[in-house]
Amino acid sequence: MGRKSEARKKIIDTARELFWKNGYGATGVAQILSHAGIGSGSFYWFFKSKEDLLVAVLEQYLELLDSMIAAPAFKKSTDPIERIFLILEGYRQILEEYDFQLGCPIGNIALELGDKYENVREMTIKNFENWRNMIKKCLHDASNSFPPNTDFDAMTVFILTTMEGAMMQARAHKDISYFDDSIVQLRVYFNSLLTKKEFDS
Amino acid sequence: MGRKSEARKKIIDTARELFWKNGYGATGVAQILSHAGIGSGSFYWFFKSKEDLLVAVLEQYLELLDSMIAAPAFKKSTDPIERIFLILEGYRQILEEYDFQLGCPIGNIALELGDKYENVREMTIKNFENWRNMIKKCLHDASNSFPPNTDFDAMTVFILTTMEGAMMQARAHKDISYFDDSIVQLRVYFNSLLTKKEFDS
DNA sequence: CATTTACTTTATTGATCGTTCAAGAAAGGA
DNA sequence: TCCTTTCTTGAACGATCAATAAAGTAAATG
Repeated sequence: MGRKSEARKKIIDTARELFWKNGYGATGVAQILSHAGIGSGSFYWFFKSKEDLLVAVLEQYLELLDSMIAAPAFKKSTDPIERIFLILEGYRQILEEYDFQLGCPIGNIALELGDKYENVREMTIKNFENWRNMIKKCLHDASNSFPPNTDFDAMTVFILTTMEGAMMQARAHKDISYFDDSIVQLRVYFNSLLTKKEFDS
Repeated sequence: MGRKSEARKKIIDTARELFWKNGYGATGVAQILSHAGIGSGSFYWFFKSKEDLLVAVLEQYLELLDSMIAAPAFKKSTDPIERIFLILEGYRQILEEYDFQLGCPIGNIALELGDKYENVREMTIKNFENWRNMIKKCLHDASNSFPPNTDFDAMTVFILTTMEGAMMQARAHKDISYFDDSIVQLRVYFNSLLTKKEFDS
């Protein structure tokens, strides 16, 4: 590899791809290295363990959220509520584009590893927080469309809940309608709050 | 083991427990057998592979749903909508009782294995269908509390979506409030439909 | 009693797991 | 030029993986 450590990045990128598609446990270090064209000696120069690599992958996801998820959605609309549903549509596209082989990479790790490694769990929490902050900003921008007593934190949790549950079912059934049905019901939930505001004001 | 195959059941029970707590991939056949006190020769007499065992475990979950999930909830109330939320409370108890180490066993498998084994995917689908049928019956019993155009199938999917997403987040954070927040929002969703009915009638 | 069927026991297979190690190559600074 | 730092190479390690083979036991069947 090149003289200023493209190798480390190459390993992370390859691992991210394979962890996402096949899971952490099912992806061997040897498999990552053969895909990346790098020897095991180099790997353990950059990372002290496979677990350490997973943490690096999860750190990268923190940085990727804006460019890969938020920016594409925000470009399509300026309306804060519409932006939320455009973000969800981005995940819908992932399901369809990769024929339901890919879900939410964070959710996958969260369920697979649980609390087996504390530093991994910390990173999944940070990723969830990062995601929810993205949503919370949108809700804040639309805060005067909602009743004054609205619990925006709980709402944000509920949106992530819907996304994760919707992706899980669509993936299991290999049928996008399970995703779409869930999102439609989330719209129902939203609309009930928005119209309630109209009554009050 | 005894003369009429308690061994097979012992293996399934042990595997169910370990798969649930540690996942399918992270649970070794040898680990299952040492917990069950059974040799590998016996194992491969009853099952042709580890994958085959997983299918048997998922078959058992189909039978266990009534006695472990539905019955305890239905005993506490006869109101169909309250029963739905009592079922969700049952999962809440699992989270707390086992200190967030256990989630939804079907959801775990669905995300871990994806579509790696077709017969496993078929069984997870059957389990999801089984679960949704339990909910759908409740909704049917309360059908005249909802507006006439209500999409009960989509509603049912949405309830499972909420359960899965809520458990995932609570488990990742080791904090029950993520579960509770999601359920409260599901109540908001329900109430908006129920009150809408009142307006219409 | 003889034979078959049902199941157990344990040793062992080859593959793959994550990880280590000793040796060296390439570049920079002195 | 020589030394140091940075990174690469590839073989090897012991452990564990799912799965098999072969021999043996016990009950049922005829």
